[in-house]
Amino acid sequence: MSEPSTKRVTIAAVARLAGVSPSAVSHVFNGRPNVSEATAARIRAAADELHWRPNFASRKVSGQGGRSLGLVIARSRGTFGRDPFFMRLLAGLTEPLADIGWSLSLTLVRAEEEEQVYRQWWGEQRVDAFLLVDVRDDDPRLALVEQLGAPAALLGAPVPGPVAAVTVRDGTAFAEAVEHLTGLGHRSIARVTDAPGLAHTRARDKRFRGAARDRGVKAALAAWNPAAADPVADLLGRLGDATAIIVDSETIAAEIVAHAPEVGVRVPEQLSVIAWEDSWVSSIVRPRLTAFDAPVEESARAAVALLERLVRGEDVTAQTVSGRRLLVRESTAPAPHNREGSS
Amino acid sequence: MSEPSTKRVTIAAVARLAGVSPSAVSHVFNGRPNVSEATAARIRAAADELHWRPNFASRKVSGQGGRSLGLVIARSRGTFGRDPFFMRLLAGLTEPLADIGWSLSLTLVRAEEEEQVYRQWWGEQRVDAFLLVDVRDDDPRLALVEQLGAPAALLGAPVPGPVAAVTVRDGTAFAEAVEHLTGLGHRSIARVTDAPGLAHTRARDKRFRGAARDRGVKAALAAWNPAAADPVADLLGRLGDATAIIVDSETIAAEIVAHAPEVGVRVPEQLSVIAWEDSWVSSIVRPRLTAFDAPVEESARAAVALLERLVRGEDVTAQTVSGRRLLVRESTAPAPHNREGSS
DNA sequence: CGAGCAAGGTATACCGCTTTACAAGGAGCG
DNA sequence: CGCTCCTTGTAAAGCGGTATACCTTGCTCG
Repeated sequence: MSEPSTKRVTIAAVARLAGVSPSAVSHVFNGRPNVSEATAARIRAAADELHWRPNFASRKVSGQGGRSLGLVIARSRGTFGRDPFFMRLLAGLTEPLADIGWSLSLTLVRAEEEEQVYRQWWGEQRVDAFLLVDVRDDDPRLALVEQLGAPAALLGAPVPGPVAAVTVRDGTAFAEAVEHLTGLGHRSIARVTDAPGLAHTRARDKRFRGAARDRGVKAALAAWNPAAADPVADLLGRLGDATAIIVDSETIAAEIVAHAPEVGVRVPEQLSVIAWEDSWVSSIVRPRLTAFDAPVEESARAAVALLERLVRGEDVTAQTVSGRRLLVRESTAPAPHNREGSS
Repeated sequence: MSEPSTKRVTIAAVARLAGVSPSAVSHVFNGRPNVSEATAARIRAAADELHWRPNFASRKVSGQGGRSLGLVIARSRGTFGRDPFFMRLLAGLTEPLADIGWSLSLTLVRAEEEEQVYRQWWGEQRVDAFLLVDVRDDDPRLALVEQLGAPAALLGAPVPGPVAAVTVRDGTAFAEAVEHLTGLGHRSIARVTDAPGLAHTRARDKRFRGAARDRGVKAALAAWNPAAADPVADLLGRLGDATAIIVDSETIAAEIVAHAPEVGVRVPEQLSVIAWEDSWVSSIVRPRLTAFDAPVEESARAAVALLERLVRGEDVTAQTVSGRRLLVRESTAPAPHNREGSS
């Protein structure tokens, strides 16, 4: 038990067993042509028998092979742990990565260590590409990966610049949401934003205002303040005459519908709520959340494909994946008459 | 942009800039004594200037350094994605790993590929140790890591055998739960189990029965059947005269309290519910779940420490971390009189 | 029947770093 | 003043592969 175990089997052992040179083994395992089918079979048999596989690190050192993707998330344990989006992302990343034989290296960091970790991982060649999530306004990572020369793709934010992005086609999402709400009689709608620095915020603001203007309804913005004693009460108190809200974060939407009754607001009778993201959480709260289902798994797959091509040196342009769908559940309902026009 | 970027800087470049041999640089970066403080400083300065860091893969090839932990999860995207436990685990793993410079390699697999992935990762030396979660009865992975000679630790299941384990000290947890419930007047309690094959199930069954016997209350077992048309209704229909349940999975507990009213059972008035795990989900459903808070982050830290020692060749014994605490919230209440003794 | 050539393998030089063995220059000392 | 010993460094041999250049054969073909 205390023994670090049996000597590890190397390519030389396989070669010996198959009665060939190490080069031959290497050739077979790299799909090179200079080996007859007969000996190739013998070599494969030998490798199987010894349970041998080319050493990941060695291949990396000698050029070819053994890639891995770095995912560095700058969030506290708390906000990471309670965002189902990340679970979907991880789950979605894992399969396409396995398909192309890449590893996934994951870490959580504090914001101030973030750059440091990118530099370190890249410098050590611990990873061969980065996936950037939670992209902020003027995100320093964009310049950083550029400077490092590291292949990178960002997820979920159509930021101008040289870094390729995978974005969800959601041009009409706000229009759809606003239409759904106006159809229910709502005339004043607020958008609730979570983390104000995130890069997608401004674009969404614009789309939201546009959609509201098109439909001739009032649009407002309300920031979620997690520092408040009772964040839900705090937010609801700042809503003015809005009878419906569209919430950037599913988690926050869930907290709102769960907690609203306790501060005297009935959902959906008095307030309709739409969540911008969807997961099983939306179905577990009551009322169930009307939400936009984003194609996270598809995005993940697209991002992996994109990075794989980048690493191979191809030139790659941004990718778009199919849009968000509005799943109407129980948290949206006809606007209350008594609130309309009040305030 | 299409250029794979600037030539990568190697140890030789640093050596040249500092006017020393590559060996000297290596010595400095591995804390070896044979270099004077003056030249060491010069070398470090040169390395900084070139942003050089020892190549992760190369260090791995030449023995020393560059370790990584493999976490292979045999779950479908769905059941992985909706179990907050994994988020806590990942979040908890990340920090201690960073502290010792290890990478975390994560993947999800289908059960039938599981062994294959362990073999592959180990064979390729892609990882240097495994963390085993979701340990099942007669789990083949125990023998497998033994056969491979791979350092491994399992989490959350006190399985006899040579593989070291990190377990949560919860000897008294069931006693605590049962005491809480009997204090509320419950005389018949059921334990709801999720995945029947998991290794901890039997041990928990035993503890549960023991705790119930000690308090003189009736103990029953009920298996959750996700295949049923309405799993919650199905489960509640099979509860007999039990007025309280202890649910292995927090997710299932959440589904139960959310859905029970819709099938005519009021929680906690008619049925008290305790969840065996805790996360933010317990606070977002109504009624909020009375739950056991497990020290997931501490377990993760202990597991990392244990694996690190194993990899260094030390002999390591099982570790226990501080116990579960019962967090009493809203899903437990006095037993209903009308159900008592019925059935 | 000998030149020409493709097919099938091997020898060898790396990749970037670690590590052991060894060398050069002082310092300590009888 | 000659000799040992220590300090500070370097040369060189790996680690486990990959990749290129090169060397055999056995044939084809004019």
